[in-house]
Formats: sequence, C-alpha cells, structure tokens
Amino acid sequence: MTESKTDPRVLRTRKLIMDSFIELSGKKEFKDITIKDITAEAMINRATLYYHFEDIYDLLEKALSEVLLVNLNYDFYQNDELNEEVFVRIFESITNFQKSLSNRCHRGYEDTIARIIRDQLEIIFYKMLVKQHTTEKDEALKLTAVLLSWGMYGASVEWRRGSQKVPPEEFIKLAIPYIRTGIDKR
Amino acid sequence: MTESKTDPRVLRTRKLIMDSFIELSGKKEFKDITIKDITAEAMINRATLYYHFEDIYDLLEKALSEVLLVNLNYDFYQNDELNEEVFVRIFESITNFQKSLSNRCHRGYEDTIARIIRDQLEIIFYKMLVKQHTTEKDEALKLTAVLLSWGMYGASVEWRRGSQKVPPEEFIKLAIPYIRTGIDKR
DNA sequence: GTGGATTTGTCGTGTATACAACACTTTTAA
DNA sequence: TTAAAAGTGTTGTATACACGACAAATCCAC
Repeated sequence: MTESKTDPRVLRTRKLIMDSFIELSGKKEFKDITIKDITAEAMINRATLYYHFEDIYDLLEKALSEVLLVNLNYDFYQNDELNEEVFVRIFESITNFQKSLSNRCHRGYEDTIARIIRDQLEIIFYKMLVKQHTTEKDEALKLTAVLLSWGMYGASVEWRRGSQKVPPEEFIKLAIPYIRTGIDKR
Repeated sequence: MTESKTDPRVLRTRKLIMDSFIELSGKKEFKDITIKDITAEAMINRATLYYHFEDIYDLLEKALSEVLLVNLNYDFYQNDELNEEVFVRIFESITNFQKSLSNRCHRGYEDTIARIIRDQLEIIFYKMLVKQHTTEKDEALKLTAVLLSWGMYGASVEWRRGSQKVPPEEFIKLAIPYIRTGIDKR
C-alpha cells in the first residue's frame, strides 16, 4: 500500500480551478470560456492549469466527474448496498444533475457530458456490485455495470423529455434482476 | 520606482491565514487560539505561517490592520480630501469596528488593539494631510496626524461608553482647525 | 516539584506554483 | 485577403510552500 497523501497545494489549486470553471459555466457558454478566464477567476497562473489538466476538455471532464461524485458519493455511496431504494435515489440525483447542467448553457457538449455521466455511473455501479457479489466473475460484473449505466442514463433522458413526475417504474423493475444477480445465487 | 508586484501566492496565503484568524476569533478567545488551529483552518503548513508572520502577536497586529484598512480604505480613502464629512465617517467606521471587536472576545488585548487602531489612523491621516498640505512642514503634519489619531480614538472610546446616538460634535469642532491648517494659509 | 504531552519556533530539502518568453493557431476587423 | 489581436500550449528558472525533524518552552496531571 503506497498511499502517499496528495500535496495540499495540489488539492487547493484543483479546487480553485474547478470552482472557477463551474462558476464561469453559470455565466457563459462553454465555448466562450477561455483558459485565461478560468485562471484569472481562480487567481492562479495559466501554466499551473496545464500542470493539472491537459486542456479545457480534460478540465470539463474532471470538473464534471468531481461534481457528480460529490453529489453522489456523500449522499449514498457509503451506504454500500445497491438495493432498489439506493438505485432510485441515484436515478433522481443524476436527473437533477442533468437538469441543473442544461440550465447552465453547455450547449454543443451534450454528448461529451453524457459520456462523462455514464462513465461515472459505471464506476459507481461496478464498485457497489463488487462489494456485494464477491463470488461473481469480474467480467460479468463489469458488463452489468455497463448495462446499468447506459440504461439509467437513457431512462433519465427519456424521463426528462416526458416530464413525468415519478421515476420510471418500468426501468427500475427491469433493472432489479441485474442488481440482484449475485444475491439470488447465494 | 522598484515596485515589483507581490507574488500572488503570497497574497493568497496571507489572506487564508488572516481570514482563518478572524474566523477563529469569533469562536475562541485570543489566548486560546494556537498556531496549529490557525494553520489547520487555513489549510496551510505551520512553517508557512512563520514565513509570513513572526508570531501570533504579529499576526494579530497585521490581521487587525488589514481589516481596518479594508473597512476604511475602500470606503473613503480614495476620496482623498480630509474634510469634515470624511472625518465623521472615519470616526463612525472606527467606532463600529471597535464594537464588532468587543463582541469577539479579545479580552486582555484591549491595549494592543487600541495601539493598532491608533497606528492605522495615524498613517491614514498623515497620508491624507500630505496630499492636501504640500506646503506644510513634514514634522508639523506628522504631529497633526498623531494628535488626530489619539484624539479620535479617545473620543470613540468615550462615545461608546456614554452610548450616545450622535458623533460627539464637540470633538469634531475641535479637530477641524487641525484638518484645515494648510488650507487656511493658502 | 516531576514527567509526559502539547505547543512553539527553526531549518534543510523536495515539490508546486509564478512568470516571462516563445512558437503556434484561431479570431477579429478593416 | 490580410494584418493585428487574442488564445493556446510549452519550457526554463526563480520562489513559495509542504514536510519531517528538532530543541526549547509551556502546560498539566499526579
């Protein structure tokens, strides 16, 4: 276990950059945000941003992932069982997240954002599945995580379009067998 | 003119430290605040604090001066004429500042705080006097600044004790001749 | 008092950040 | 179309900050 702690300067600087990026996203469209804008807002040097992020797309990716994880992790990830209730809450959280994003004028980057969200969902689902399905094959769990993440993302988009007021029960019922794969076999 | 700009890292760090100090002052008495408390709150290393401040008393001094200057400078210092109106506003500002401090449990350091306030007042008055009394002797202006700062501080304390509702007109009338020394001679 | 624990202040070393300069690409304006 | 302006991404160097170790001072229970 070589878990060397990250330098607090790094954490501070990343937070400054990401916060500034999120802040600016509320004021301008993504395409109009320049590196200089961000570094000025964050009060850090331009070169320092490139020390942490490859370019502005990399920043977008990491900032969104971060926000997503903060929104999800502290709410119910620690509550490590992936049951129906948790599943519904993740669904609602994701949907709210997308709503707040669509208000923030990220037009033209929907696909990128969609991929980022699916990636994060997949990571979360996989981690939770691994915890409770220790006997299962790793490949099977990965596949399940992929299915669930794509499925949930699609359902979320569909649900927002239809502007219904309850989470789509159909999808949830469809997903439950996947969640329970390992449980049933025990 | 060798006015090299200060490194933004320095400004950031000083602000972090001072803000933490002010924040902690609201929760604990000064004597109970340790260096470790401050650096933990500020998320900076302990050694870094000593890079900027000699000790906790030096920090107290500089933090208070900073807060004072922020309270005063941006309000009316740029408005560079030291007339009666500005004088009254500085008086009110100082009095409010002392009030907010006395709520923050700096018990046992009243004398230190008093000195800091007078020092800052003196600096401000001197700068303003120099601007409008260019023909006056420097020594005379310094003396005037000293008189005004001690006078204003004392009047402020006296006024707070008496809990009257208007600034002490007597003191203001007394001070005006000092303010106008140069003007009258023009 | 005495000893352990906490705090203070300092120092040397490694690393993260600031900054200026640079070539390059993209926007803008005329 | 073209030139100026603004933005991007990289590099070398100087400096601020993190960290651990340390002795000395202060605090505090017994």
